[in-house]
Amino acid sequence: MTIKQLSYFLAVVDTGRFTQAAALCRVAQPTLSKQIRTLEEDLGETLLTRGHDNVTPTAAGEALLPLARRIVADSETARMEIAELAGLRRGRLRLGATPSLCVSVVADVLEVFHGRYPGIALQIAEGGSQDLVADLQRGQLDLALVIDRGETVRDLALTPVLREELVVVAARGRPDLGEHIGIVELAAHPLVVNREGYELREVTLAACAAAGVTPRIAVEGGEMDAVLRMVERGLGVAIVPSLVLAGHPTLRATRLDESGEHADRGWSHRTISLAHRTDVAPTRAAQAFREDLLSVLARTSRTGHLPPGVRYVHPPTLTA
Amino acid sequence: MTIKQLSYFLAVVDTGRFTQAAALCRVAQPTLSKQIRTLEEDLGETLLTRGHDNVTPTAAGEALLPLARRIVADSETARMEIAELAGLRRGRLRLGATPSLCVSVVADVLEVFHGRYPGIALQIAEGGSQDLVADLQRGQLDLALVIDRGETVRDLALTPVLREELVVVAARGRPDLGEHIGIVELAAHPLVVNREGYELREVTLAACAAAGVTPRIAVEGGEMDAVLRMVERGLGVAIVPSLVLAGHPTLRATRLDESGEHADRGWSHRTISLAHRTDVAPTRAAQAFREDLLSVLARTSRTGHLPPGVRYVHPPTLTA
DNA sequence: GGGATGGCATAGCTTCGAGCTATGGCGATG
DNA sequence: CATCGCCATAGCTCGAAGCTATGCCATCCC
Repeated sequence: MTIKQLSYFLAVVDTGRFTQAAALCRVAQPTLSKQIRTLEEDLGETLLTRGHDNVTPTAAGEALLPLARRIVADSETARMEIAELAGLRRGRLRLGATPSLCVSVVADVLEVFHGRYPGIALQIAEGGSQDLVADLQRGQLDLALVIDRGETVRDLALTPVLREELVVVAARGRPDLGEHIGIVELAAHPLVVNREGYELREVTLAACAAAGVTPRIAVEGGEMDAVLRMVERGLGVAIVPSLVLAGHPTLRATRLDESGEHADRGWSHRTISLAHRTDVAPTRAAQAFREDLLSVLARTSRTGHLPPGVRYVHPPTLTA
Repeated sequence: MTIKQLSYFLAVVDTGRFTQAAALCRVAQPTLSKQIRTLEEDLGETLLTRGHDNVTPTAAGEALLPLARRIVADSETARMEIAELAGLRRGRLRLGATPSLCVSVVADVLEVFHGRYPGIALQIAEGGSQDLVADLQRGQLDLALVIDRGETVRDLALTPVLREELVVVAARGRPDLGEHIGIVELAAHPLVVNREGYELREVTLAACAAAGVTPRIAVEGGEMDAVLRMVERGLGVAIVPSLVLAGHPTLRATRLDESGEHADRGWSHRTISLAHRTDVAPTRAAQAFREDLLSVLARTSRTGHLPPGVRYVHPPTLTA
């Protein structure tokens, strides 16, 4: 008998459906079915009568119900009590992240974090890396996920966590750019670039300059979402992290050619690091978030659920 | 967080020692240490301060303590409640077994069974297989572990569970019988045999008769333990199941040669079966014991903790 | 009536972790 | 100073919890 099995059991009783219960517990339906069966075998009694369109507890199930509820509630209470002692019952976490991360990874992690520490108020600052770094240094953020160009930043410690790929996006209806495209050919198309403050903007312009081409800028300025919408309307193409493609099915990605170089080390890939100040001790909430972030990323990476073009960077303690 | 981890935690707090707690929980000490550590990582706080000669809970540990106690207690209560519904709270189990099994396998299973269903009164009948079969048929036993010679017995169903080997035992100081011995050479030594009612006695005498030799019987009669003691005192040698050797370090075993035959199929090996009546429905307690027996045997067999000379016979549903 | 749909069970596989043994470090103790 | 008791670490095995894919059986709807 495990607490997890009991919570699965409660979910089935409450929803009256294995399928819905599985969704509620965020596991696959066969997983939940098997766990319930294991619980039944452990206790030596069937707990649920499986009807074709409803599931109801048996007498043994009814007997188990109140105790299961109390056990599950107690386990959550225990977590809360300890969190409270650690200062995680009340508190605030100010997190900065780039737009590409906010819509994907950050949302997942925050869901876990908030489930664990519902009393922590969450403040998300979405913005370009340079802005986020400045906010960190001014003490307006506790943690930030920023682009790590390998430079040391005053008073900040950076821990690499993800490596993402930049791609060229174009609307689906537009002329096809093929599988790969070089920076020179790219200059033939009108470009949409972010406002200042985005690393992306600097990288794009620097790459053009390095290749000796002058980009034709169709639209300039705006946040990530705005850029994507303009690309969708066919105003031009843009260089964006492949992460943002999720949720934009009408966009088509083309990988960037960096001829003559190790593409993986060049400007078409970049490292996302978790940054925090070194001159002040991190809050307990920030520590907890960091742990949750790493464990969620490790898990997502293992199960192959990371978006295409993104790789998890194992923390040095694990790769060593 | 699992219930098991919490019970480990409680054991450590109550004993003040990891080592003692591990013994209490019947697990190895590193296993317990690691589980506690896992629990601490899960909760994000250390729960115990490890002193060199004492272990005390931290503030977080103190906070967890009452809830952990309640969770563990509730899980046991839940088991009890369901057992009560199933009629396993009060009741009686009358179990018969051969002496060789009583001192080994049966004790292990009964420990598990009694831990689960403390309200079931246990009555053990120790005796020869023929007596046990008769007791079963007369309704004086619910279950019995008997020797299965492959014959069908009226009103009884037999499920093979173990296959054990017969060996010749002699006192350590006596002349060495070597690694193997045939029945003819054996007849040169004075023999100690059980009283009537033991399959063992019949098998021994029948084997001698089949080989055309007349055994020299030094002592006749008595239960298994008495026979072993006489052998230990050097009164003679005896043919016994290898199971009974555990706990008698002064005895030396010699395997039996059955020349010209598949030894494994001959009289030097025998099958232990679980027997119950077919003309009356088994009690709920008997069903539960049967399940516990099979699972304990399967587990013991897997972990290689079966005594030498004994093999687990997989139930047909699992081998098929 | 016959497909479509929803719902649970089964099969086969992968991976994590709970268990073990063996060993190391480190105070306390004689 | 050597020994002992106690906990941690390392390395391993294997059970089981998770997944996907598929099957079976009802019900529902055309």
